[in-house]
Amino acid sequence: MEDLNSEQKKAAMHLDGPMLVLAGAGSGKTRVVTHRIAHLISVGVPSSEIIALTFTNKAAQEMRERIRSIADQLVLTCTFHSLCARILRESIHHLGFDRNFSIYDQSDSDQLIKTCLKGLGYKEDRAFLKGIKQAISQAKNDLVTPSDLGDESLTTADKAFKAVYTLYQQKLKEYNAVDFDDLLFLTVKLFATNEDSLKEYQHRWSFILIDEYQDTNMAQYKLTKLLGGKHQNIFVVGDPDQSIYSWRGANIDNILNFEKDFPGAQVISLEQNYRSTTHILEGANALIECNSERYKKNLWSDLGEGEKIGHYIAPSEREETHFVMKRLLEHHRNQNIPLKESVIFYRTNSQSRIVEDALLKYQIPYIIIGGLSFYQRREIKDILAYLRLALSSSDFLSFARTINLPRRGFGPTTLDKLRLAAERFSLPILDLLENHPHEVKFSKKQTAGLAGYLSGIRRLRGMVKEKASLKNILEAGIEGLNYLAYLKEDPETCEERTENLNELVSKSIEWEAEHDSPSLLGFLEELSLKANSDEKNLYEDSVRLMTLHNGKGLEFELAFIIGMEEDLLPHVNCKETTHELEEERRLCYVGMTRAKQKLYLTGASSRTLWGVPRMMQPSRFLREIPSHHLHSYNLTVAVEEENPSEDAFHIGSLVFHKTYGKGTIEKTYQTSLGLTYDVLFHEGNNLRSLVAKYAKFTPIG
DNA sequence: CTGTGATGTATTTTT
DNA sequence: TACATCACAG
Repeated sequence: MEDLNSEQKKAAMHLDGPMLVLAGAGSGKTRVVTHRIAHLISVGVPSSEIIALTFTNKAAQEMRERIRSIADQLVLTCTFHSLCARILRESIHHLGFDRNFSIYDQSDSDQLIKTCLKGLGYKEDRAFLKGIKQAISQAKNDLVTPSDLGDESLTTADKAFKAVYTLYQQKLKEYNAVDFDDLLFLTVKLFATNEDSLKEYQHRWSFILIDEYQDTNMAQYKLTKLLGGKHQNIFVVGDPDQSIYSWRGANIDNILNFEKDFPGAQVISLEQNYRSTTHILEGANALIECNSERYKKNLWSDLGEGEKIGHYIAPSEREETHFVMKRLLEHHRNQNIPLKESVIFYRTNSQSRIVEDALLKYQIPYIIIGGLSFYQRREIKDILAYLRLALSSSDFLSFARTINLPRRGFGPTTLDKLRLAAERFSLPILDLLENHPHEVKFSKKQTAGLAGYLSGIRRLRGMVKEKASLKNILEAGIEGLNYLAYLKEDPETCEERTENLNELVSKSIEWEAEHDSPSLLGFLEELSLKANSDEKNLYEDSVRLMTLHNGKGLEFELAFIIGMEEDLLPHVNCKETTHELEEERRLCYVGMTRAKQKLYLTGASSRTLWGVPRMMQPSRFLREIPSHHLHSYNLTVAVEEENPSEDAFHIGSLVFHKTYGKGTIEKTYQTSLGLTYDVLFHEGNNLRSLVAKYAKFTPIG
């Protein structure tokens, strides 16, 4: 407690009743939360009665560690989603589900929505699917069921939506599965309809702490109210300026209305920033002050002026990343900034590619945080789907995913037939196949394949019953599916995928060792909810690459935000309303406030998007930062274009081009995009102007 | 049912 | 660019 300032101390010493801590970026909110928990324990609150909810699994894990180190106690720290999964495993039978339900992730539920669309005779138009998907998610976040939508006065589009939503929910139930949004939705439903359950859980956790409260949605808010309804010991921490998930249903009003929702709530503001030097902090403050929908606050720091914010607009994205590499290496070598204390932020995942190219070229080690996760890889999802079937025989989606791996002759037609048959008998798909195998006619190949497939599942069931080790179960799953044979079909990827499966097996061994009563169910659950992070590399000294969204809650000595251009940041799809635009500004603010010592904001004036070069305008956010906080770099960086095609050709050279074929260089000259050639292609005497760095020529002769 | 190649269209952010 | 879907032939 000695190290806390007076406001932090006041928050950390708070005992009971609702409290809201408005914690600006870098104001030490995690310390406040952990210290408060330690304090509660020190005055005699049993650690089992405390629960801390975080936004990501990683944050949960970190907080758990910190609490353990200062209070020497284990406290339940988890995300809302995993809390709900835990509650539902215990109590979902009240809602008519089986406790062995599967948890469908985003791509699983995409798949299911697609089949629903098809089943209802809608075209599987991508935009339509996306719209429906979001609408369903939003409905669930707002606790709206299909029947709440009413019947009368619905537009055609609303009717379509209602039909899909209804069918989707029905399928989930049939398949004994829930999606991410259902975890929250069903838990609220459980508490709202079953008072005994509610009482039980209210009793279990009498102190609730919630981090990143500005990013909670309606369902999470309801859950908070229900769970804390009796004791009212709700302690929430957040910063409205860092609300960046409204597109996912987060409702900034939850934090703004906290005092109204929880009468008698105390409010504490933390305004001293312990992270950034003042050029960085004041630059960020100036930016966020451009938001109109905002509570004023004054974040300050006494860490000294520090360096100005570096600013560079490159001619192209290539030069932009080279600039980043140069600066990165300079800070690393001259100021001893460890690579792992350096981060490169971007708005969209697709931007990571060009950065990776540059890092590889400069041989700088890096880790991408977020992005395509290990558990979303095809081979991992395939095996996990097969294992799910050992626990739940209704999970048709997992059945459809795995029955034809490797090819067993089960195509779309057969799957449709099976689905209809299962519906007709109202039987779980596996029960149908086991008990009424003659309801559907199979070819010889299908019959043989199916027998092997089913016996594999029976074997898995037996192993689960006998509490075999996870490692053995996983290996039996891989074998039962004859999966390695399938992988061998593609020699290109076979090795890597096999390697990934081995890693999954090692992970299961670790997991088993870490848990008191390990079960396949628990293992699968954790993997479904854990979208991200290969934690194993986090101690490595390597540069971190991530989207701005992924940067929340982190800090780095050195930070770059690249792609500071109109239509990228702010993103082109987020410029329609002030609301969206202000969220983009908050996103930029979150990125800027991650930096402790040095921050760079970079952009490019031309960039290749979707394979087409395009001119870009500097982001308006750059103009909103007062120039005395900025240090602009001009073209001080020598551009090393190592593209061999550049100036490799002279007038008269013979070249080959992928699209146009053979040609002769007629003229070379400079344009705003760099070196340009006029080439006369032989076929059809076709004269074209091509920019050297985009056109790919190969020399002939 | 399966494999191939053509075609068209999209990249916002994630528990 | 790059991926997913579609049409078609075997």
